Amino acid sequence: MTESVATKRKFDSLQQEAYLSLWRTYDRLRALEEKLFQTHGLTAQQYNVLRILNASSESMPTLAIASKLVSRAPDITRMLDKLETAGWIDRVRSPDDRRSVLIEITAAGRKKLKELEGPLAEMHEEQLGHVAAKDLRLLCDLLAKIRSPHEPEGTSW
Amino acid sequence: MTESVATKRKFDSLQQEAYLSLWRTYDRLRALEEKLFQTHGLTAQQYNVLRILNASSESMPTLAIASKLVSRAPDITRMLDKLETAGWIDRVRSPDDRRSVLIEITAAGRKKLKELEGPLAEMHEEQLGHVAAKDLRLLCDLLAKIRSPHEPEGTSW
DNA sequence: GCAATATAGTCGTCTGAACATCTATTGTCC
DNA sequence: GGACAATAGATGTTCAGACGACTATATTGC
Repeated sequence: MTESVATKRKFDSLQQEAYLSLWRTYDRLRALEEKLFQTHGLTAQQYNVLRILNASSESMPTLAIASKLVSRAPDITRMLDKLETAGWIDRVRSPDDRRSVLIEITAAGRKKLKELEGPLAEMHEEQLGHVAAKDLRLLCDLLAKIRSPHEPEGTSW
Repeated sequence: MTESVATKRKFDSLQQEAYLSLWRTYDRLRALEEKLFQTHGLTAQQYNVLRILNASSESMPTLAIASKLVSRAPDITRMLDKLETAGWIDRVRSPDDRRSVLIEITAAGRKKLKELEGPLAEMHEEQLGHVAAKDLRLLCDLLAKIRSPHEPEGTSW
């Protein structure tokens, strides 16, 4: 009810409403995530780098990490600089291809991830605990359908 | 199928998958939006300011605009600076409350909005044209449910 | 009616995102 | 095998986002 009234008043089209709703919802949930990461001294993107490295059994070249990240990262180099300074990753020039730089997570990096596990689960509960699992599943499937034509070839998304 | 495999492999929980899917999808659609706005010399947030002012019949105080925006805007002042420089808005000190600054859209601002109408509709079609209306409706409702506990009191969202 | 407090907006400053350009190394193809 | 193109990443620069401190005005409570 209120929805459709609001729609008529505020949006030019259903597509616009969908996009702005997506943006708004992301923004609201992001605020919670950012607050958490801030207290632990890293950013969401930095956390995702560690998560990706941890999930991979081996070290990965710089740009391979960038392509797996949630959000584009043209400044991946400087992001890794910070992670390296914090001691959470190591950089090694690949012997096979001296252009590429292999990144691996350090013990300290794994420790940091471990430390974040609990708080992160709590934060996700705060973000989405009020939503039924079947709705979340539905949401994930809808979103996958929505973004599929916009994914680059051979992406892991 | 592939979904649930991916889930087991890549995410720690359904909630995390939902949040990261949301982020990823937003990021993909945003890239299209940004490209469009860039060619027209404004940002998505700036466009939304104009859209809000245009929808309102009267001028609005600065912070009222900020609270209606999709994404938080602590730097609303400087955003408005740019819109003013471009000639799309006017600022007037309120005679009733000299603390507040009333913003109104100019004729040039309305013209700019008009100019963007067509390209914007095309862009939304590219973003979401492949998704059925009922799925978009479903998405909007799901998203509203998801963000509702995270909205500030008395928000227009 | 005056001190204390709240509100509206501005400004300084720092960090992160975006983009173009640059260097080093590797691959290609004649 | 040497010129040329492609790839991996680093770097310079510019701009938006975030946060706190600050000024001006209004409201409240005594």
